[in-house]
Amino acid sequence: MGRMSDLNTADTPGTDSPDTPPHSPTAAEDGTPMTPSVPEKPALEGLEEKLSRAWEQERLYRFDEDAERGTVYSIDTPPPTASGSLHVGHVFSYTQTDVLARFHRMRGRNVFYPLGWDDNGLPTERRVQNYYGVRCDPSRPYDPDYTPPQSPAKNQRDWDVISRQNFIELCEDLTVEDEKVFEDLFTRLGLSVDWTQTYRTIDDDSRTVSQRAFLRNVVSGDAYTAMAPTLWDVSFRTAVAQAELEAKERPSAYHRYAFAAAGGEQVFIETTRPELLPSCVALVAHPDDERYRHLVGTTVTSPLFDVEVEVRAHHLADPEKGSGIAMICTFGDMTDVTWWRELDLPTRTVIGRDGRFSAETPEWLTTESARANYGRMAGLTVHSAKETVVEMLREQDLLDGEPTPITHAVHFYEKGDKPLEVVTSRQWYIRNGGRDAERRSAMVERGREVRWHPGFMRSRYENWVEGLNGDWLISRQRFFGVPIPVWYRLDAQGEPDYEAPILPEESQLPVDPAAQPAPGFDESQRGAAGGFVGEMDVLDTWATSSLTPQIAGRWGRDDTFFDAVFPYDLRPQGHDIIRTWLFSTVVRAHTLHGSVPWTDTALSGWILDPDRKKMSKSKGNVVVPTEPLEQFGSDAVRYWAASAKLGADTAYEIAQMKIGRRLAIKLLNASKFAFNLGVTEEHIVHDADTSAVLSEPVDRALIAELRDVVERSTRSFEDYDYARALQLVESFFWSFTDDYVELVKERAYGSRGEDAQASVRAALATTLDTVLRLFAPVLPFATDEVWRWWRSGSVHAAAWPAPEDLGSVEGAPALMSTVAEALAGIRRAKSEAKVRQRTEVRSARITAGATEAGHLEAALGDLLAATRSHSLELVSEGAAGGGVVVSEVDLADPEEG
RNA sequence: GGAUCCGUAGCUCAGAUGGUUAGAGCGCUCGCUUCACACGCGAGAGGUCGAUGGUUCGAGUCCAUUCGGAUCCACCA
Repeated sequence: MGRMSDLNTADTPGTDSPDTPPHSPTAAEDGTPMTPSVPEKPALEGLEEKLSRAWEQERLYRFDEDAERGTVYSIDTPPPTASGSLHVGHVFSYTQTDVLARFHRMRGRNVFYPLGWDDNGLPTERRVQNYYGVRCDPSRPYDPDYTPPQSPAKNQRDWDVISRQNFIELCEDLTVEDEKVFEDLFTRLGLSVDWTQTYRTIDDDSRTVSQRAFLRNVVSGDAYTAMAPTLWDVSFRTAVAQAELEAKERPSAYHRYAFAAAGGEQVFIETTRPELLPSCVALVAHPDDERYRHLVGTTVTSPLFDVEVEVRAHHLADPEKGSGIAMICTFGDMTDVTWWRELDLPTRTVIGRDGRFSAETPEWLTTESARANYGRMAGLTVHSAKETVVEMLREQDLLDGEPTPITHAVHFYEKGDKPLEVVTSRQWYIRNGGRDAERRSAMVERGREVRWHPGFMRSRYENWVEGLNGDWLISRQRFFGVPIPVWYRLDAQGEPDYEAPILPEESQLPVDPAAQPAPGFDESQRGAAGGFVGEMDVLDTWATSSLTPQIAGRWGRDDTFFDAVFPYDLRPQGHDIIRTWLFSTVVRAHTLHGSVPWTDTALSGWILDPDRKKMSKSKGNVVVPTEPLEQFGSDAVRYWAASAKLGADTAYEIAQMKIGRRLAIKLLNASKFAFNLGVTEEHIVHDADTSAVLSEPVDRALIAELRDVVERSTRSFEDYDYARALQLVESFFWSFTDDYVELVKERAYGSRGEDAQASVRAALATTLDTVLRLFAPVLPFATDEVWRWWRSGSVHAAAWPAPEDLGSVEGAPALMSTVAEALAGIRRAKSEAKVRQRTEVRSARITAGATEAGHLEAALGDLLAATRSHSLELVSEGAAGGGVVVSEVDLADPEEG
């Protein structure tokens, strides 16, 4: 109730700036109400440009940095990938967030609505490389005077090789243009983002936050380094995390061949990866499997490679799969890793980080034929090695039958195009519950502290957390990204000590250990025995993205600021990245702050094309978002987005945008009509109960209904159900224009005297005032356009309407609908007679229940005028209920009308 | 295999805590220059709420089973 009303009285330069449109109201400096100034022909065209400029000038969406926590509503906005392409999905989900932001702003909250850019990661790395023709070598020293080539060299070998810092600077230069395109789109869309609160995930501040968080995690034991088998992408030559996996269906085949057991027994195994035979370390069968029980504890010898391996028992061995006994290799998949770990098996690595079989023949192959056989596959890719092994098995008649083709799921890195291998390497991890039940249940608990919109999305989170099979792998063997800020001491033999990494002081951040010496060392000691080496790996992008609340909130730079916004009120995002962005953010907040990062999260749905297929670039069905914005206007597109509930995958619907456009235009026209009837700001009724002006029952009924709409739409908004709120306001508004306005037109023209006219004006002014504010979050342009015709300031600085503002109007909420039924009855008679609605009615009978008849009686004057009736006979039949029946309509001759 | 969501008029969707003849918009049909709007206005037709059982005085709404669609996770022997 007026919590923000002081904001719209002063300091609004828009009204008298040079950009003021000709029809802008003439602001009265002394605060007296102004005469509405309405254009001849209201239109949506041009509103976006005009109003977004006004909002910027008026600094409407600036976050008040001195605000107290209690008044703040902070949003952990997703940073778009700067080098990514625009998609209607952006328009869709960002609008949904903006609608919520606008609601809370009008509710009096000081909204912190920043927007950052995600320019840290592979997409940017690739784009910068190709655009400039450069490559990053982190060991290069920084060259402050470096300028990239005019055009990239044709041959990649001729590309400039530059330091990480130089690479980061190029990235910052290049993404400026990309970001501009996004900013233009978002501005045009009417996002009420505070554009002074921006960041980039690769800038100094973000790197500092990312490194600080990492260091704190190291100190607390939440981050650690370990040598372990990890999933590895052979094209990108980096380790990848569980969250980045994608299972793809691939054709494959079971190959059946036998190991030789004692006494000449043949033990057949079936495998889709025969090429791993030289790395076999054991066979495994289920302990209860009768077929193999006698073999457990004995050894068998591998075909082709003559390696003696043990037969072991393990409950994970599935008697149903293949022959029921499996070959354990180093490493065919993560199950191999489990067996290797739990059965304490030897390591026999044959596949290198480049995805090829090692060129040297492994020392555990001892027989001459084994070494010869391996020689044929040395240096080959996995694919070729498989062909070679199968060939050799065939040549020596070791293959039992032909390979059986199957289709099975294979793990890929989501950005990669070759199956992942498992290689052993030293990596950094963050404890996320993947190896620790206590942490896991803590993470589930955190998930329950957050309110999910819609609620069922939480089960995806829990599903993911409960299915984790290892800690979060955060190191990447890439060149571009946030460096892992550690160094390692070299002992006298020049071997690094990974157990006690050298950490920088937080005040030194950001650091690049590849280019800067470790604290206490000199650059000349790099790589020397007794000296140090810098960590060369970078952090996974999610390790930085998981800190968007800390980055935008200036954690470590401005604690007062951070405390004012953290934990955030809202995390909006897509439901596809619950396992990555959402979960990792929860993990970081838990380890760094011992709290959830936000109290609520809103999950937007996907955009599907009209055939209900997911829109994606590869399918070529992506709609460029500027098209609908130009064609229908921003409010129309926003209406489409705001009509969809959170979490609901939604079709790209032009029809829905047309409806939104119609609504926005109607709002302009209906408002214009009211103002042309002499409605001004002065007519607004602030308490319908005590208002003597509001004398007509019909008018009071309208306000009573409006009050109900305010109440219910507010409740829906509080519950993050903006779609329902919109629907409530919209249906009220259409019945307002179609029935109420039609009903009171004549009275508004003054046909029934000044008091009756004043009552309409009060109802119209009050309704308009309220409805504009109710629509403002969804239709920011049309509503503010109208607002500026008759009020000072912006509707977006006005307070959200409260039911109390309208008083507790007693009376008949059903009156309006009863009258509308009677109105429709007469209209129907005219329609059926195929005459114009202006045709006069000599007489008609309206039958209704007692209560309804009373309502009609109260509205009779308006009803007569609106239907152009000479006389209406009201018949009360029954107590209440029952429909309103219009009969015996006697229409005048058309000539009379 | 585990989990989640969805299945309501030709289309896109609403239908809190189960309660009188199931709603909206679009589309369709018919009509109308009615002094805000033809980017308009009025009227009409159109649904046994995927199916089958059950709970209940009463179910689109709750339970079970089942069919269909979608998504997430797991699944490389």
